[in-house]
Amino acid sequence: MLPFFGQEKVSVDANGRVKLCPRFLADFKDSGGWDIVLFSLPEGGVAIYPEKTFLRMRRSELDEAEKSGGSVLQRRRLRFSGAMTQSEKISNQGRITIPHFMREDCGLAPNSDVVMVGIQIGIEIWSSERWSGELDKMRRHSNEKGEREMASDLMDPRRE
Amino acid sequence: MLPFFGQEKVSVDANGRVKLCPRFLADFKDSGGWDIVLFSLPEGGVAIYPEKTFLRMRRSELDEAEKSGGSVLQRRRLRFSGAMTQSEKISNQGRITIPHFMREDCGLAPNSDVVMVGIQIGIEIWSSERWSGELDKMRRHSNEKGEREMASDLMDPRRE
DNA sequence: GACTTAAATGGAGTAGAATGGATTAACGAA
DNA sequence: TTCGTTAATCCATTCTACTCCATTTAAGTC
Repeated sequence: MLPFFGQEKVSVDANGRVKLCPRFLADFKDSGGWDIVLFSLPEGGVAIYPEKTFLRMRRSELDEAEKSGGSVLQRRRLRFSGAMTQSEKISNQGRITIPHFMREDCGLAPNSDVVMVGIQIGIEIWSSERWSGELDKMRRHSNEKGEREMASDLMDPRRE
Repeated sequence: MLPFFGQEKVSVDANGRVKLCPRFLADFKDSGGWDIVLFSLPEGGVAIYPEKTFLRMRRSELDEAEKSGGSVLQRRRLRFSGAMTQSEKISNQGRITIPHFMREDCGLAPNSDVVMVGIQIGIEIWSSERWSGELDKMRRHSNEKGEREMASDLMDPRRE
């Protein structure tokens, strides 16, 4: 079974928690357990990675930081990835509590409908409205790219 | 669990003290105890590091300074970081008193709302207004970068 | 040097929210 | 139809944040 694929509609409960569907729950279990990392995406959703995956992704960033703590640029990097990230644990009942600041940033209010999207290395949570916006954007981009590829193919008879 | 991540809204009490949220408190405990170092950042907030972390960051600077203590530049550096830095202790109730000059420099008035930001090696305290300014800056940058990536993907049919 | 006043510090109590668990209802499969 | 699994609601316990108060410390004045 391919891990972290597909979509699910779920809803945020009154206390700002979401319940994982059994499939994603199993995927997390296979990827190292209940320790996860949430990341507030600039494009509008929350990404959830297994902790192991996250650590692999940002290896070595820290060592550098402690050496050059005096640099403003280095501090900015630490500040922004630190601010947008939070580690969590999947509860015994398969629930994840979304941190307050992410609820606000990403429109994931209590009692609202959201979409869980498998992204192969983890999942993402989007508010329903923002998700359809994002889908539109990706479809338009993909169509546009297709058009351009066709046009470019016409221009160059030798290709392919 | 990863230490010093995420954001929290807190408020400065009438006497210029802030209370750490339980998460950050635990992070400090794990990083060596209640001894901390405050540093007034030139970009507008107050950084709080565990003492051990701070010492590690400053070690090289100190060694250098003791070798060339006669240099004017070196004295200036020491003077500046000395002036902007103060060591403190987290109280039994998890509170930190912000030194007067930092309150003024960073807009952290008594009874005002502030944000505590995890920066992976410690935390930072920002006044709410300044923090949202900083966030805006980052979001605009990130959006701009995203747009350019999409545009560049359209321009080059071979990519991906 | 002593007294008065102000400020800082440490602590406790309470209202509210978050957390974890349990129960019940609904859906799907055998 | 029945059993098993999943989802949603509800409740109780725990924890946390906020406010208020008491004690100590410092500073200024007579």
